Amino acid sequence: MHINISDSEWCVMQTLWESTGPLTSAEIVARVKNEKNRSPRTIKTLLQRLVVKGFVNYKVDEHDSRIYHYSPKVSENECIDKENRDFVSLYYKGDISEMLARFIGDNDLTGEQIEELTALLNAKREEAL
Amino acid sequence: MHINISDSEWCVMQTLWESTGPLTSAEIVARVKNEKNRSPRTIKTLLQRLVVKGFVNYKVDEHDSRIYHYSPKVSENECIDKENRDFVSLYYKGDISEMLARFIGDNDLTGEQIEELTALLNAKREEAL
DNA sequence: AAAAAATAATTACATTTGTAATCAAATATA
DNA sequence: TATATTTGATTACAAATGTAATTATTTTTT
Repeated sequence: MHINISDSEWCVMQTLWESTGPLTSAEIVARVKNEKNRSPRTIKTLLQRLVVKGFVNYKVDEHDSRIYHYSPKVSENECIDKENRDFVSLYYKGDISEMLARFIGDNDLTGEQIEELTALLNAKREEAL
Repeated sequence: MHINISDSEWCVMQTLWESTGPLTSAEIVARVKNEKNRSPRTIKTLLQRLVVKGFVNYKVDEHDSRIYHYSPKVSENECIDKENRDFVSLYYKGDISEMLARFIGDNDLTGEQIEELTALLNAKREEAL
């Protein structure tokens, strides 16, 4: 089968990626963005599963052997890349340009954002020559 | 709970959306893009579930009461909109611009695609004034 | 009319996911 | 030292998902 980070698990990864160093489970529970009001037990289960799935590492605390210090084993970049590919593949048959056009057409963008994206496209244009 | 079109079910919806008129289950089985080699039974189960979930309608054939003519009950547009929102929300904390920047930066685009997207952004710029 | 074929409905079943409680072991506290 | 607390490990359980077989019913064919 194809091991994957589930949507709920993603929030835990987010917390780990946002941290500069390893975090204990208590710290993770405290920091996880939890608008769905999950119980601390639930967050810990998600963390456990991420360890089992191989997306998270831990080191046992030197003084208190009960306490683990967790850190991500995979980079946010590679994970987002994968999600991006899956998304475009399923919903846009792999046509990135169509997807981009749709998002640009459907959403409000600030002037600043428009300039930034235009600049990016200009860079692409140069690069394509 | 929150009724949703699953990834596998999405392929069936795709087939229905691509068709100009209603399709029988046999036609759907024949047309579904099936790179995962699902059995016809599986496709039919997915179709059934879409009916139960309320995403697909059917009309019984006038001559053969066993044959149903299926059609989508929801538009591709609204469904993609929903998936788009969920995607940006989960993986980009709702920041569409960041998502767009990432996709533009990470992927190859043809000159034509670049021009098209630039034109879209220009239209946005006008509109923002 | 009986048999064969087709088709939707029902049932099956393992895996994943969301959500959490209980258990066991280690540490801190009384 | 006995007890309370903390924390990871294990177990629980319903719903969703992927995948498919079996059943029942209706036509078609012989």
